[in-house]
Amino acid sequence: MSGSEVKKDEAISSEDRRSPNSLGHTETLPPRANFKVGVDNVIFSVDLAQNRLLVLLVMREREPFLGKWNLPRTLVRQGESLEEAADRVLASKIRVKNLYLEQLYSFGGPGRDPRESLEPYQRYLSVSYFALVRFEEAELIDNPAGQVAWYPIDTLPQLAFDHSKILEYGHRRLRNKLEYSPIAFDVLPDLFTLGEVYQLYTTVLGENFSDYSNFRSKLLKLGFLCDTGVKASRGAGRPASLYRFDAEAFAPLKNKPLVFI
Amino acid sequence: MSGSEVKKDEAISSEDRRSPNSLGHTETLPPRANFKVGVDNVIFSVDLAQNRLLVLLVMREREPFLGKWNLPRTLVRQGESLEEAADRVLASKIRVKNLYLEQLYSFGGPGRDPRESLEPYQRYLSVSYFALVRFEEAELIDNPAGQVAWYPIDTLPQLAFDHSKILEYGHRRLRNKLEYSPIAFDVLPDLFTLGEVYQLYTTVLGENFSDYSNFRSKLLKLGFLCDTGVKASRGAGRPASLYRFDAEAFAPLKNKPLVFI
DNA sequence: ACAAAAGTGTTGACCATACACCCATGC
DNA sequence: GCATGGGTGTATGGTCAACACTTTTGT
Repeated sequence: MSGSEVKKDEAISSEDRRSPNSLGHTETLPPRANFKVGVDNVIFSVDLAQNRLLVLLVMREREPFLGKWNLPRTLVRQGESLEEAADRVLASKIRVKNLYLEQLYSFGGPGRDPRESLEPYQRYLSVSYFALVRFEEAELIDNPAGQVAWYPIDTLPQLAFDHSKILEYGHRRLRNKLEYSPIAFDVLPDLFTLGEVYQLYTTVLGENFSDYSNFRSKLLKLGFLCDTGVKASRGAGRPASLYRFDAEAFAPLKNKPLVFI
Repeated sequence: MSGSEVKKDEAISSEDRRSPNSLGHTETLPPRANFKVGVDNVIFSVDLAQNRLLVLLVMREREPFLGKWNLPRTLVRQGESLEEAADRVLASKIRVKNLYLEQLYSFGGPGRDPRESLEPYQRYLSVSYFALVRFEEAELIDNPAGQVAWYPIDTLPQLAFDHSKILEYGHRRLRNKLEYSPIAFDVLPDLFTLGEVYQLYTTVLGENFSDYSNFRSKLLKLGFLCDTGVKASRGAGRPASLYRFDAEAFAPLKNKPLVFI
C-alpha cells in the first residue's frame, strides 16, 4: 500500500505524481513495420464412418513452399472484415451449409514468411480462424488455384510456414470447445442419434473420455435435446431414437459454464 | 455417407473428384486492403485496499479522438513480435516486475478508425492483449506522450475507437481466466494470506461467487499452496498464515482442466 | 468483553464413475 | 440363437453449498 494513494471514486492518474526529472527520455525506436494481413483457416471435420478427425489442406501452387501443403488462406480485401475473409476462403474450397467458425489467434512475429528477407521491412500477419464443418455435407470444390484435400489429423504432411503450429493450436481449441460448448450440434444433421454424438466426441477426444451410458444421461439431463420418437436403424443392433437440438431450451444455458464431458 | 468415398489412410482430395465443368470461375474481387498493425492493451490491476478492479487508460494527445481516453497502444515496429510490442507499451506506461500477459483477440473490420475515410484503402488492425499486474507494485510512469490513469471498471469514461468493446472482451477473459488458471498468483506478492487471494477473487468475480471457508478448503486441496507457518497480522482479527505458490507442485496440474471457483 | 478476521467441521444434496443388465433389431 | 448396438438402473465415492462453530488477535 505504501506509495499508492488513491482517491475514492476517482481515477488514479500520472498527473497526481508528476516528478520533474522524468521528462521525455525519447529513445529512438526502429521505424514502424509494414504489414500484409491475411487469414488462415484451420477447418476440421469428423468422418463418422471411419472415426477420423480431418483437416482441410491446400497444395501450394507458387513460391514460397511451392508443392507443400498449407492451410486455406487469403489476404484480406478492401471493405472486408476478417471474418468475411475467413468465410470467403472456406467457401472457395468447400461447399457447406452448416458450420461453426471463430477466430483463433493472430501470428505476426518476424520471420514467419521467407519473403520477408526479399522485401525488406515487409511483415506478414495471419489472423487464424478455426472452423468445424459437417464432413458428410462438405463438398470439395475443384479449385483451379490448387489441390484441396482432407487429411487425418494423425497423418499430416509437412506444412508450409508456421502452419503446423497454427494447426496444433486449432486442434487444442477444438478439443476444449467440444467439452464446454455445443458446437457439435452445429455440424450434426438436424436429426441424429445419441450414438452419433458420442462417436463424434470419441473421435475428437479419444476413446476413454467417458463411458457411453454416462455420456448419454449427462447429455440428456442438460435438457436441450428432444427425442422425436422416430427410430433409425443403422445396420445391426436396436434402432436408436432420433434427437433434435432444441435451440430455445439451450438459450438460458448460453454463456453459463457448461461441461459436456 | 453418399458421395463421400474415402480411401483408408489417405487424404481425400479434390483430384479424386475433379469435374470438368467447374474450371476457373474467376470472379473479380476487390483489391487487397492495406493495413496498419497495432497492439492495444487491456491492463487490469486489483486494488486490494479498496476492493476495486482497475483498468489502465491513456489520454489521447492527438486526433482522432483528441482528449478522449483510450487503451495503451502502439504500432508494431520493425523486427518486433506482437507480444514484444505489447510488452513495450505496457512498460512505457507503468513499471512492474510481475505480470500476466496474453493475446486477447484481433479487431480488424472496416470502419474501426475514422482516418480510414481520409486515407482511402487504409485499414487499421489491432491485436489486443490482456494483462494483469500487481497494483501495489505498479508505478505509473510520468509520460510526456499523455496522461495515464487507473480507472475503476464500473466508472469508465467514454473511450475512443472501439475500445469499449475491446475492454469488455478483456474483462470477460479476466473473469474466465481467474476461474480456471492460476493467474492470480502471478500478481500476488510472494507471500500472501488466503484472505488476500479471496479478496482478489471477490473484487473480480463479485461478492457471491463463493463462501470464504469453501473457497479456502477448495484452494488448499489443490495442493500447490504451501503454508510457511509465518503469521501476518493485518489490523484486527486473528493473524493469518502466509502462503507461497509452489510452482513445482502446480506443474503436473498444468494443462489440466482446473476449477478455482 | 467484544468485534473482527482466521480457520475447522458437519450436513444434505447433488454428481461422477463404473458397472450390470435388459431391449430390439439383423443375420 | 446370438452378435450388435440402444437404453435403463444402481451402488459407491466424491464434490458443492450453506452454515455453525472455534480460535486468536486488537481495542
